[in-house]
Amino acid sequence: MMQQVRVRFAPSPTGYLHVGGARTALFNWLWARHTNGKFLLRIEDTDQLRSTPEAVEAILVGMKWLQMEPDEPVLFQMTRHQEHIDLCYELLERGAAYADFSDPEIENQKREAMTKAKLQYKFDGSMYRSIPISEQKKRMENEPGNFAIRLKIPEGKTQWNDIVHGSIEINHAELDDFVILRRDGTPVYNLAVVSDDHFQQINLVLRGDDHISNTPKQILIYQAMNWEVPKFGHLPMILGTDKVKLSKRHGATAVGDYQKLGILPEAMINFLALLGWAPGDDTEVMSIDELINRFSLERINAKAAVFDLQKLYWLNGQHISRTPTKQLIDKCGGIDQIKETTGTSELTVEQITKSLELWKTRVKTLDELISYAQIIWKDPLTYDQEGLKKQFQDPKAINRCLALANAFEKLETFTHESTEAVLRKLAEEESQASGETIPAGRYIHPCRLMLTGLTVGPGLFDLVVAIGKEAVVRRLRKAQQLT
RNA sequence: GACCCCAUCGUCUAGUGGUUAGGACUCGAGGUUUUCGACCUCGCAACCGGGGUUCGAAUCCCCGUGGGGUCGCCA
Repeated sequence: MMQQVRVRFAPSPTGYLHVGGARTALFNWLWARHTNGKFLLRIEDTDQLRSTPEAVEAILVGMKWLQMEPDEPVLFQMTRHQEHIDLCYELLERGAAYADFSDPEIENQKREAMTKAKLQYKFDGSMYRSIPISEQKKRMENEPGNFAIRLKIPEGKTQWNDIVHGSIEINHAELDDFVILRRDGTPVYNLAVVSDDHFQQINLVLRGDDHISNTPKQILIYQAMNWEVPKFGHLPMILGTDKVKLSKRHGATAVGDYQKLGILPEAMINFLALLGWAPGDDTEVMSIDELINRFSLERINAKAAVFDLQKLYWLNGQHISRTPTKQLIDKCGGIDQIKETTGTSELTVEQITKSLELWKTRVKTLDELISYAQIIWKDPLTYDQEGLKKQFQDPKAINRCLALANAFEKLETFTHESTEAVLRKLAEEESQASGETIPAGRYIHPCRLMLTGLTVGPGLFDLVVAIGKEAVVRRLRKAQQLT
């Protein structure tokens, strides 16, 4: 019987939920869901200076938007502050750590000097490492606040089988006896992480590549405590188009930005999942359930991936077309929200639904969907200049629009069929009267332009019905002003 | 600089010793005579370089090169 998977996402609340962080969270979440395990959220707020409640909120909101809710209460790292401190002393008690009374100022100077001289700085703890514990404790009592605690790095090397990279081996000669408890009595990140991961019984740590160098240090703490070492997997970075780690200057990096841009959470998830993972066949557009089903650790890529906005938009368009219109309305904030932002309080739910229905297969974002749907509800203020030139080059186009307006006005039943019949009849009559063939397009294109101001869009007769007789007639008659 | 990680079309990727190196985004060309940024069809475009191993290498090994990450009493 395999033990239940327990994974976590552990961001520090110092900004917004970054897409890189979201991707890390997603992989953990997908794996937990896939294996029926537990996904936990831990807020690493030990940096009191940089941590803010707003950032905590932003992370929570972002996670919720992406539907990645933790299975257990959120753990704030600071609440285990005392346990972290206790762990440092326990390590000291066990002889795995020692008190360092050296002057940090002097050590800093040494380091700076050596880096300047292009030499490798390493803390030399030889004068403290082997002092008997009882003596160390005596001196600690006598000189409170004058020591830090460092982990004693043993001889040898540390090796682990990384879930994504395979075997990684670090020689201990590369490590120095790192501080676990500062002189001000506060524990350091690498120690707190181990303490909390052990406390939360995390058995798989999936995190960013940038933590590879922390891993041997953390494993050494587990080993010193005789704790079971979790599995580790290090996810590659997400890069900007210039192949440099994605950052603010590449544009939107907070998941909230994409929400504002009209991206669907399921599209964002789908996109993020495809950044560093692929199902193995040619499937690309996947629902969340499908993703959960197919996700596997073995197929995670080791190579950093470039964040390609184009593909996100394409995927978003795919998801929008597949989402039932009713749900799309909810995603836009509901009917009332839509009415308010577009100033169309008089519309019925059916009218709104119908309009979105017509546009949803040809837009890339929710914002686009609303602004195109609006064209149905409101008379156009501007007209596509190129289109105007092309469609109204023939002066007869104006008359065609007016004739169409008159014919539509007389219709009792205003449907796709009836309007199409009327239009085609007009084209035919004109053909006979003039002796040349007038294709229906000569009516259709100018008509579309007058109705929507655009040269693109859904089929004309669907549009005509959605706009409604009265508005159609009114918009068509504006062709008079084109002369 | 040291250590670690990475390397297939511009981008996301499939490929685990024998493939015309496949798909997707983008881009281009056609088609759809009701348009289009939608849809359909087609097309452009890649194994970083050099050595091995092997009958045979994108795939395995080594060396380069390039990119990235980490070197804090930050997280």
